[in-house]
Amino acid sequence: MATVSDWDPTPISRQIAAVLREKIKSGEYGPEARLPSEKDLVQEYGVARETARRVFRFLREEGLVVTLPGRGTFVPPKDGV
Amino acid sequence: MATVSDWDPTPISRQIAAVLREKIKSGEYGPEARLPSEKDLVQEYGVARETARRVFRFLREEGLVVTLPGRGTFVPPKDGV
DNA sequence: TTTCATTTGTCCGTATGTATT
DNA sequence: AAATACATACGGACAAATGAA
Repeated sequence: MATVSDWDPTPISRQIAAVLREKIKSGEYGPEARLPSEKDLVQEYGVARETARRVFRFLREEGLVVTLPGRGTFVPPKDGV
Repeated sequence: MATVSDWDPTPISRQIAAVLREKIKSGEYGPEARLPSEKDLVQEYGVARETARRVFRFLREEGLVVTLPGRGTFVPPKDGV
């Protein structure tokens, strides 16, 4: 199971992305679910907002999530809705 | 054909504006026709009034429509009436 | 004239992501 | 990394304009 550790040389943003990736793939968020906001990640992991943004950027590039300005970041539905 | 999708990263207000823009340009509303009210858009698309107002603001900026307080938003006539 | 419904105008606050410095 | 401004979106409240009953 992916975890976040200060002693892991892996960039924190990658570590957090790994955690969310697992939650998404395990179905913990389900389709169309909204993920934590950038602010949530900032508070939960004690990172900068930049770092939180990078996390979502990674997941977006994998097609795992979709970010909607002014709304949040979501797990997209299977096909086109 | 322009459509509105929750999963399109394009702002909803822009998406709805695109739909109305097509209807106007295709002549579906004809000159001097009244477009749906802000309230209509709110109900039809399930958006906030803020969003509906933004839609018309975009179309006004393009000169495609004219908004009259207390009356509605209209497709302007060809020449000055 | 008065009343009422409809419609747009304006302001408030909150939340979220974007972009720049 | 932090601050700032900006764009988008939702919800509520009240005002003003219009037109019909």
